[in-house]
Parts: sequence; C-alpha cells; structure tokens
Amino acid sequence: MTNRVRRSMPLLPISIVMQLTDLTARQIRYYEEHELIRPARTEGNKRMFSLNDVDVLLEIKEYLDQGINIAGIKKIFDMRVQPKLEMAEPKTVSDAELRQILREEILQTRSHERGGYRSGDLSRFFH
DNA sequence: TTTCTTACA
DNA sequence: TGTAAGGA
Repeated sequence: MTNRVRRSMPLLPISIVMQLTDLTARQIRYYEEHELIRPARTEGNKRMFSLNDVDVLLEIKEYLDQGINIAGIKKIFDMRVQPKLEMAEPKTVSDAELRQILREEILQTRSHERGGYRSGDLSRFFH
C-alpha cells in the first residue's frame, strides 16, 4: 500500500480532527462547504477525515492567521493542483502571479476587517 | 453520546 | 463564527 493511499484513507471522526487542528466543528464543516476538504461519509452520514485532510486544515489555519480569506486560500490551493499550462518562464511567472494574488487578497481582507467605518462615515450623508 | 443540518444572532 | 433546535 502506498503512502499516498494511506494519507487519503478516511479514519478520523470530527472530534479527533478538532483536537489535532484546534479548529471548531463549525469551522471544519464550513471549509468543507467551500470545497477546501472532501471528507468521506459513513453510512450514518458521519464525516471521516484522512491525514491528508488534517494537513490541509492545518494549512488553512496558517493562512487564516496571515489574514488571507477563504477565497484567497481557494486560489492558492487551485494553483497548487494546477501548476500551470503555459510556462515559458516557470518560476518567474508563477511567483509573480502568486504575489499578485496574495497582495489582492490581503488588501481585500483588510478592507473587510477595518474598512467598515470608512464607508460608514460616508453612508451617514446618504441616509 | 456524538455528529448532522439548518438557521438565526 | 457561535450557538440553538431537532433528528439520527
């Protein structure tokens, strides 16, 4: 049996994954909704996670700490699976694109966290 | 008891 | 995201 198969084997119930990742059940289910992970289901519809899922969740947590939102994480993960079709200049292009995306996402997140009061001030005059 | 879905705060 | 409700 390959390690690849081993890591993809659904063995953990959500309670264990919660302890392993320090994430709440709510968060884990939320990330599944956004297709960041695809846990298997038992006959009773219970989620069963693989070691692979745990790694992904830990990665998600790190990006979250860095202020990147779900949309940004999705893009990052998509790029990882789809390295890229056309690459005349491999590293150069990929790096530039990744930085570009990360920059946009970070700015987007900041506006979500504290940009509120700015539009709030203006909205008073439109009320 | 644990987990699930849905939905509201 | 947290939490409550109601079912499996």
